[in-house]
Amino acid sequence: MPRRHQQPGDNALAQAPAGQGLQVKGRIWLERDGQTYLSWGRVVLLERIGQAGSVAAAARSMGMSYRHAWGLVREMNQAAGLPLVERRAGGQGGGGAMLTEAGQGEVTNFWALAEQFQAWLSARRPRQPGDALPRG
Amino acid sequence: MPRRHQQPGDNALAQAPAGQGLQVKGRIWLERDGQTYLSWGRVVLLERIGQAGSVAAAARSMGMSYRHAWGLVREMNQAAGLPLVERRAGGQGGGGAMLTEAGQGEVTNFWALAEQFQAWLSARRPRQPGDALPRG
DNA sequence: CTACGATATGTTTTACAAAACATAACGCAG
DNA sequence: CTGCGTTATGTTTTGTAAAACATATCGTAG
Repeated sequence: MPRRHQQPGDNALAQAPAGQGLQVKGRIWLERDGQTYLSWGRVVLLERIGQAGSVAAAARSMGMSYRHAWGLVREMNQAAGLPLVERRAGGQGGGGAMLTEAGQGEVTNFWALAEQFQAWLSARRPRQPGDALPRG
Repeated sequence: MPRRHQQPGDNALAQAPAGQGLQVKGRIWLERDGQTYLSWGRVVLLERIGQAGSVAAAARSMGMSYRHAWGLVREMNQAAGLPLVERRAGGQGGGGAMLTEAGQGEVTNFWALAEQFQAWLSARRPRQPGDALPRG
């Protein structure tokens, strides 16, 4: 698979109303002690883990390698300081994973933040290059 | 030089007040017809070209290869539809470059947007994982 | 006409993240 | 105790953007 991770338009955080070709884009994420904790892709992953009941299925559903998803889950759990995803290996169905209540909370919280950001972006209208500057 | 392009903290757009280790970060940029037009690094480059009087000196001053800076200037001029930077090869000092009025305007405009974004980010305070969700 | 320092590009190398590949271990069902 | 699909990792490959390298050209000064 060619490298296709976050292309424009994928990102719910990146859209803006487009003032004819020119648009303000942006992205937000949460960091914990300098390392990325939650971002758009990570939260989608969490969400799908919650839906699918396994990291493997969630990863498959979004064209992500299990190896990568696994690493992200690990990082997120660690950075959160408490598990957002609980996993078990073996057992019926081979095992699985589920979002904890804290994990669900983080998802909800992040989407709320994202929505606010989206609203903020939507309120901006980029000035065309060459247009007069606002007086100062 | 090792690859070090935009690390956390470099980016004037990325800071937030830090709710003890956990912080909201973000980045904004302008796109024109889907391609990046202005971003933090690009605007710094423009600014320094204005100060230094040449693309080469500006690039040097920020540890960027001339080759790369040249490409960025080219892209920005093209995407703007009018020159933000005017260059001349040869002549006294070997040549040089300067910001056009439009270029200066874009810089000013971008920093204004960045400042608004910074203010927006600063107003967010991330909820700690595990904290109760706002009721809903 | 030569030297200088810049612009202008083409070409090659490198660094790194993501992807791909490869196993091991787990634990219940049958 | 075997099979299954998952979690759990280590290892290798690959795709890509940036960096590095290499020239050619430009135009004024001397």
